Amino acid sequence: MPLEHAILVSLSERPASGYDLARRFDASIGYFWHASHQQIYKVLARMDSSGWVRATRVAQPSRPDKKVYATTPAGRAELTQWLIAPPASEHVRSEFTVKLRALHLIDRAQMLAHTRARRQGHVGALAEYERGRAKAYPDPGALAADQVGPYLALQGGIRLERAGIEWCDEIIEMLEAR
Amino acid sequence: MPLEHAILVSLSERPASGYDLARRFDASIGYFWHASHQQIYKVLARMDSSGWVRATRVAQPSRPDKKVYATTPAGRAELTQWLIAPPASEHVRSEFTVKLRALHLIDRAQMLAHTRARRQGHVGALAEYERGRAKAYPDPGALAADQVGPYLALQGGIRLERAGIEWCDEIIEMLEAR
DNA sequence: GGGCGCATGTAAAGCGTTACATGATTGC
DNA sequence: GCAATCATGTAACGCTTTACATGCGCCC
Repeated sequence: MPLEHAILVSLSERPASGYDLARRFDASIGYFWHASHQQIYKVLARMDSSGWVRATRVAQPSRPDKKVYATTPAGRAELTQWLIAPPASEHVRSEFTVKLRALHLIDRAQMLAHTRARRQGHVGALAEYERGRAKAYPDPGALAADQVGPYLALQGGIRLERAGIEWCDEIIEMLEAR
Repeated sequence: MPLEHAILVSLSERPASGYDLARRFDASIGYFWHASHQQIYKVLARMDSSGWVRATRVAQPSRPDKKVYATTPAGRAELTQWLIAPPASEHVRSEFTVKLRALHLIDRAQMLAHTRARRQGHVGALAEYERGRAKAYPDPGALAADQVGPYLALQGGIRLERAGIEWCDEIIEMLEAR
């Protein structure tokens, strides 16, 4: 279910086509909830038929037509309901950590390589988040009411990446120590 | 695919029945990869038929029989292959963060309640991890070769929970500030 | 001419959750 | 008597991924 609701959140910020949403789900909202375009189109069709969103076909010069979706009152009511409900507890699913746990079954050098690659991923994500933060919230002391949520969400991402980097450093240090 | 491999890792530590595995997936290995008993039984049956594991029926006094699974050479070969392959990059999926992002659509008090509940979850998990660490690794300076991986995995969990708590505190502070 | 971006989908297969189902023993 | 623990599954449904499919316009 949460994909529907993540889409409702995104559309309530600004109406969008499936394609636009797919790009948002590669960034911003996508930092916390990933979805492919195939999934998005399917869910959008379902939401349209259940009346949570409504599509308007928009013709564009020198570009394919697009269907721009916006939330309906029913969709906004549904979203409010969902927002009030306590979020389900989240399970971590980390392939990396499963491999780390099995360290004694492989070469340390191999695990070191995995860890360095992971660290680089964290560093890249952190840089992206920090660029986004600097651009969108130059003065975190003075946030508009509708910026507080997105700002705090981004802060969560930043904290996560930093903790990830520190953990990688701990692993690298221990694996290099012999 | 990773569930098969997580099971192979767990079985390579110690043979187990489906039931035992389900309990391990509620703790230890389950901290990084969650699975229900239904899933485990299904996957175990598939792995048996593809020759990665082999079951031995064990009779028990005053308890139902159990099927104890152990890895086969083919299973260990498959696992090694998988361990060497670079782990897929992990997407975060956080219902909580989607809700946080939509903060402007709900009551701040509601979001505060969600955040406090989440904080409590982190505190509980952290306590569990730290108990486990104190018990299993009283002297982290002197770890046996096969303890390094599990120790570092646990450290990752501890770091994650700590970062989660700090983030919740940041959210709570900002939401209370008006 | 080739590749990328825009734009929308279908199909198949696998993964995961929820509900259902059974039955013995142990402890309160 | 009732609940919990041990033990193993099936069935239905929904979610997710991967592959396939199409077609126009722009830029190099």
